[in-house]
Amino acid sequence: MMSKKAKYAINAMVHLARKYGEGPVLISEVAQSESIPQKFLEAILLDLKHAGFLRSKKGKGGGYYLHKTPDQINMADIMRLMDGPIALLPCVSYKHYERCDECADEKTCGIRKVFFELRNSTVEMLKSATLDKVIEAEDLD
Amino acid sequence: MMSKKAKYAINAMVHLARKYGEGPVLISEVAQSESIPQKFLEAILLDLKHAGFLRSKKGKGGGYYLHKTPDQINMADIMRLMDGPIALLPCVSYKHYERCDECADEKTCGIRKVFFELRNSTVEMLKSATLDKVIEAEDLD
DNA sequence: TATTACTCTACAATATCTATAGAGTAATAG
DNA sequence: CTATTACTCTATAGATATTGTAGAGTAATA
Repeated sequence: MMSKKAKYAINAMVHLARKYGEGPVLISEVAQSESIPQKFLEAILLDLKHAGFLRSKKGKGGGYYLHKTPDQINMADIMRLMDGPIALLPCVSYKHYERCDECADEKTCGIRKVFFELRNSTVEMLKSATLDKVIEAEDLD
Repeated sequence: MMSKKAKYAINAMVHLARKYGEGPVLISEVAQSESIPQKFLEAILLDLKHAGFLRSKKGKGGGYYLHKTPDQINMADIMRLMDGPIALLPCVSYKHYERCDECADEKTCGIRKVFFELRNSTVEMLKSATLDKVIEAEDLD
């Protein structure tokens, strides 16, 4: 299961993607619409901003808005930022690689092969799920 | 990432699958070979036994052994038992389903669709990774 | 019947997750 | 200019999960 933080981040990003091009959106609006504790959301939005996905505008009429177009941000990006590796085992993670103590030879480890393939397939699916595609999918029943 | 408990469980089960048909295997042997703290392993093996994957024999010459054939036990079984749902969101979990607070209509939720498909694809891959297939894969470089 | 080895309960030290509080800073409108 | 609005940052804290340990007890076997 992903953390609530990651789920909140996805909800917030989809919300901002729906309002893409309409200027800054208030934190309070996102928090209310998406049922996210406001203070928690503030921290999440900051992370997303620091990662380059969002920009913010201060003062009256301020708020957060997407820094990239909705087709340039995907679920893998957001999840990695919030929860870390998508891989289920450290030995098949690209960014957070770590060797297994008990593993004599990685090249012939049957377990590793399974979770390596799974990681690749998962990342592929999550990368193809961009914000615009997620919103598009909302139309269909 | 899966928990260490789940990884330990998989390592232990693969170990026992390699010795399938050779009678009970000592906990201490599994613990040493797979670098698992013995007391922790005992709890894991008990869980696997209660779930029907293993049987044990007490007394001298005792130990644990597979209750099913290696092709009848897969990674999804083990991971579900140790870490719970494979789904990344509660709203796409079969066994541990839970509705999202912020979601107006599940049928049209774009996020849910993404993670529903991901869950299905993941479960399929993990189910096809049976203990015998994992061991088979060890031979190939 | 002694030995071996599994079984169970309780506990504890981290670590992570979720959420809140509050002070501070920057930009904007008027 | 200045009050207002809204973002920014640090600290904290309770709850929960993870990882691992201790030790007493029970059952089966040679």
